[in-house]
Amino acid sequence: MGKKKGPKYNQIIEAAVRVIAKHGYHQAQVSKIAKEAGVADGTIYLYFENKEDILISLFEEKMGSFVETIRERIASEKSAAEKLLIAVKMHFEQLQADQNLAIVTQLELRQSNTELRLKINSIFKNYLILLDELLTEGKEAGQFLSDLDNRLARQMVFGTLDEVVTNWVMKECKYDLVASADPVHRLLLRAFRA
Amino acid sequence: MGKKKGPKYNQIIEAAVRVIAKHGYHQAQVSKIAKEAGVADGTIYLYFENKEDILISLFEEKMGSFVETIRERIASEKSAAEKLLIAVKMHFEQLQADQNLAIVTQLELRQSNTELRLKINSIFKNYLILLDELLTEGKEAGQFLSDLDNRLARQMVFGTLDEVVTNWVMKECKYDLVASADPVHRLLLRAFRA
Amino acid sequence: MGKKKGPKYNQIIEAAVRVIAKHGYHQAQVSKIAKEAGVADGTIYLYFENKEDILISLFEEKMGSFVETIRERIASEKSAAEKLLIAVKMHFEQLQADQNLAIVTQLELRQSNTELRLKINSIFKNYLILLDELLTEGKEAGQFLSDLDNRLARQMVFGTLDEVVTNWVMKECKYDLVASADPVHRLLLRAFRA
Amino acid sequence: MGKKKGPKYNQIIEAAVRVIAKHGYHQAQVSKIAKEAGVADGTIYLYFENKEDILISLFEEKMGSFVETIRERIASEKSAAEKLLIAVKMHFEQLQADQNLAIVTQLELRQSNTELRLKINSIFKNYLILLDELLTEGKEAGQFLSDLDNRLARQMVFGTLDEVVTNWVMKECKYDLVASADPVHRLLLRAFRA
DNA sequence: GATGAATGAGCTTTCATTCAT
DNA sequence: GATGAATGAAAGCTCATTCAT
Repeated sequence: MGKKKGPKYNQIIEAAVRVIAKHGYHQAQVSKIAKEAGVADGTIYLYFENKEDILISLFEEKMGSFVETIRERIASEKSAAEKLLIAVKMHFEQLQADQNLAIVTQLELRQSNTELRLKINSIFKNYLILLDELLTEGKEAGQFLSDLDNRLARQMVFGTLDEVVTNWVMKECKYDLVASADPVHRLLLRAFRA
Repeated sequence: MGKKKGPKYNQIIEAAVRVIAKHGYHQAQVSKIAKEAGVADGTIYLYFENKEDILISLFEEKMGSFVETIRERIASEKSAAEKLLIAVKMHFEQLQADQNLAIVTQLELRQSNTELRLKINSIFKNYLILLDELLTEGKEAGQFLSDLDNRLARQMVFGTLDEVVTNWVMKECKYDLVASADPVHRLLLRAFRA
Repeated sequence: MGKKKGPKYNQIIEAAVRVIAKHGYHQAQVSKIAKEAGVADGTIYLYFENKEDILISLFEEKMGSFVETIRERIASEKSAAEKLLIAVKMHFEQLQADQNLAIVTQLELRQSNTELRLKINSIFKNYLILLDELLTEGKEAGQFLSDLDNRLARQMVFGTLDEVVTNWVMKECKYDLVASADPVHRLLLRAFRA
Repeated sequence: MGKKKGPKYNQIIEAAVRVIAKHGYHQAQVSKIAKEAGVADGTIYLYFENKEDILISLFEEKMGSFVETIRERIASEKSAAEKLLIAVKMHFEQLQADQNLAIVTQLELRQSNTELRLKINSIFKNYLILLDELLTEGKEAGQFLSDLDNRLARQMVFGTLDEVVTNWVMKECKYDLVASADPVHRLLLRAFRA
């Protein structure tokens, strides 16, 4: 069970994103996802352990690379300030690129509990580590305040970005999210700069 | 229906906070809340329209005064910067003072359906207005950057405070939250200061 | 939960006997039992933990007194042989008196597994104890063979009675079961008699 | 369909016995039997009509010869009493020789639905005929009571043997079942003897 | 003949809400 | 006003069976 291959696996995950984005987390029944995916209810269980496994897999597949993509992309940047800019930009870009996914991850999936929330947190943990490294690098380079509290700074970055994105989603993704990257980056930088 | 009076109204809300904090949002059945409140299941419906109304009312009662208290207290402060400090401090103080409530508002109620969360957000609208006024005042006084984007700044303040509090709750309220007020305020101020 | 009182409790058990006797164990859905009992599906769960609890309770209520009734009735008999006659007769009488129940206990309930079968066995254990005492008494009184193996004799009595009843049920209770008590008793007595 | 040939037919039946003995009737899914037999799920249906047909065939194959073996072996015995002894002994021997099969026929298959159990009973009909003949022969030879009721005597023999074997299986086949043949035979003979 | 991926009907249990007392 | 017994809709998951390859 749970053999993660074949086109059906992806079909089902894509269907889940669409159904959750359209009908909401609590109205995303297995049968609705199956119908949207064009498979029988039982087929779901050939590819996923249970309903929660669909959601966890969705998150892993869709967000698993989220942080890694940012990490790889900022590696070539020279200063912590420039890395932060790229990170903010990519954060917004990735979510703006798939608005259904943004709805699902910013609003709907947060209604889940148990294992899924843990999974979400564990993926975000990598994000926090990345931010930590970035902040430390900035401090060591004398770019950022030497007495900056990493934990608070991290919470400021993540809290700000999350809040900006969530507001954008709640405003039905009507405006350009990426356009906020620069001003947000400027604000954060002013806060951190030595 | 929905007659908001009598001691039972408050009994039920207090019971709901305790039950949700203890058992979690998804295990907070109406019957459990009724039992904790010492009333019959049916009595709940003499004071509330339905289960969602309990949660909305809980939020209104508990957080409604939250913003007002802050507003009144900062009225006497002279500068926007000082007002911001007080706001941050009071935000943390009020949540640290009632940790059950903090668990409920920061973690549990966010598992509720999207509709409820929209109503929760509308309650926070007053908070956003307060922050708006504060930011504008700072800009007019030349204390804050004149080209500060109020929306982004607001999201930075709210996002940061929310993230700081949520992390504190997830760490089981083990450390002193109010102690973070000063450093958080310093960070925010650096970002906004002209 | 599982408050065993009120007329509904018995209504549901009686309905379960009728439904199982008529439709068989595997076609006795909770909803069918509820309908037959004239209550809503959910009402079942005010009186019983779960479906299995209905069946266990059915067995306890209906068969719990089975052995005790026999024990009380044979207490006044003088010889082991007479006690055996009464036991056989009452065994048959009690099952003939409620033919639906006989169908349920002889055929349908044996299709169950897990806890219910353990319960059935534990109730039968009392029967085995009663037979043991009866056999020992007969041996001590010199009426039964002194070298009679209690275990085998017990298995002969129980196996014979059970087989006779099961055959009667499978023949749709068409003939008089109690009429077999005397000849069965005579056969058993010949086997045991000193 | 249901072409009963090829080595796979037997493979599947043997697999079914092992799976049912190990996992129990309710955990013996077709896919589990197929896996144990080393064939694909679909292959099962080239050899059997449906799942019930596997179980009936299992019973026919395994128990069909059961009675014939006894019949052939007792043909050479002279008296009904001696024939009965041999029958009892062989009944026990055959089941003790294949304990998995004993578990399946004495315990697990009895959890099957009533319909399957009726078919199982029809397979035992030959056994009943054999016992009938044996009893009649004993009566005609003046060895058994002339007024012995064949039906009851048959039920006593079958019920006793079945109960003895079932108890042995439930005690996990720990003791020597065949050792009970003699004392059981002695008991039965005393009951029937003229 | 053999495969095994796909099917989809079917059922127990929970819990917000009602309403007769 | 207060009660709490009764309601009944709703949904995740299993598994015997099929059929295209």
